Amino acid sequence: MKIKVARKPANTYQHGNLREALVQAGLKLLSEGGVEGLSLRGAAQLAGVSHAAPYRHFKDKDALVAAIAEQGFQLLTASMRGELAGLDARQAADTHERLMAIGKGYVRFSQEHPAFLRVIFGGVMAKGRVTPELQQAANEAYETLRGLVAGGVTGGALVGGDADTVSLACWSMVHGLSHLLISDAIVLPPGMTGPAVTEVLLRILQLGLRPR
Amino acid sequence: MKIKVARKPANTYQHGNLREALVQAGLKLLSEGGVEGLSLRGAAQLAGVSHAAPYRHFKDKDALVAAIAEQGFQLLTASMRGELAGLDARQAADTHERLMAIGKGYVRFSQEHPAFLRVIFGGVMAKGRVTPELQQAANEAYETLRGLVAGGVTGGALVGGDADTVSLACWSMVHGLSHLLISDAIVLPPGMTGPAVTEVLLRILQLGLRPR
DNA sequence: TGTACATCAGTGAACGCGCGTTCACTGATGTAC
DNA sequence: TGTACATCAGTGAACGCGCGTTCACTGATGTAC
Repeated sequence: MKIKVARKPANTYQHGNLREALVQAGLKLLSEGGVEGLSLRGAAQLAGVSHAAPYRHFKDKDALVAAIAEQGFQLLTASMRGELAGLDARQAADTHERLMAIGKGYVRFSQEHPAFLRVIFGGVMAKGRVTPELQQAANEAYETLRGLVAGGVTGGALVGGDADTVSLACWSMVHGLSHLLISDAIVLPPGMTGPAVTEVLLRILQLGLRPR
Repeated sequence: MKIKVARKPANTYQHGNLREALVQAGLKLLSEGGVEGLSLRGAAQLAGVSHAAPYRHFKDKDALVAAIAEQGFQLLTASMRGELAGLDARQAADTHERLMAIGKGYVRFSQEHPAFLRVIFGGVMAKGRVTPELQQAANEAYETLRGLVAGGVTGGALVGGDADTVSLACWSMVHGLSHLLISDAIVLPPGMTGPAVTEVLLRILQLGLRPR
């Protein structure tokens, strides 16, 4: 009789997947101390490892930041898709409802991971710091929006025009709101919550995008 | 016969208005090295003064940052008003044209001073770090938008609703676009420039804001 | 007008801090025989 | 199965750096008499 042996998780060596632990630690530092609170040494400490250990898994600090950003894009994509998955059949058939849904997913992600937005759009995507994995995660997030918009434009549900430009309009509205909400720069109108204000703004956008 | 004596500029003592020089130096550091490139010591060096000198004018680094942010809001307000001043009589009478103008002014400011946007919305407005002067400069910028929107809402040129919420919609669209444009995260659609894309997005917003 | 004094903007040495990065090492695991 | 060796993840000491901030000082300017 064959005994099924409980295997250790793959990629487990001494520490047991320190790479992933460092990314998680980086995330936590980011949530707690913002971009300035993120350091290689801090991540190592949080992972319970000496400060030199990360260099076995990341070439330098930029490489860790890239890995964190990659994770960030994946979470963002998941948040948008999660909102899409919550639509009923009637809503899911409507381009505008789907657009509203991914907009809400974007704002929700930003509220849940405020420091992430700062990392993702804070210069990680500049220069030669973009790893192929990071680029792909970013593309996937963007394609979630762009694919939907392109379908709406060719199908007649949205204003005509270049799909990238129309996508940029949606992205700008939702990104601007997200950034303002997490910035301490604004006070919500009395009686307004984040989701409520998101709803109103997305309706305005929706009207602007309806074909004439 | 009375001789008009050339007076030294007011507020000139030893260095000659070091306070203002430090703010200017801070701005320059910000443009060149981003938020992370801004330091008290760097600003002092750029102003040609020892690194301890700033403490005669600013309690600590936060106080310098607040002064820089104050200047930033003033530049932002000036940029929006500058665009308004460029309208002809017919345009100036139209709420939507005026809204377009201040939107363009906002985006133009962001493109000219990318690091500013990061400072202003990067946490300076949080906690007890806001000086009365900074608060006032921020209010003035916001009122430029809000006053216009409130007039449009009560006058019937814009959708009905709370003026703050409608203002937030405009702000979000334009702020999101600005932030994305300076983030290296997006590539403009082929053949598109910053001003061109701004125009398209503002038209979409305009349609969304028209009363039904 | 001339002298003595008070004011205070700017100096330069010094402090402690956390950071990124390197380096020779150690010790646990995997592999060849 | 048992032994010798290679691999390589993690260690801890050390480096140099720029930073914010303090402190006793200096010297130019303004003021009182």
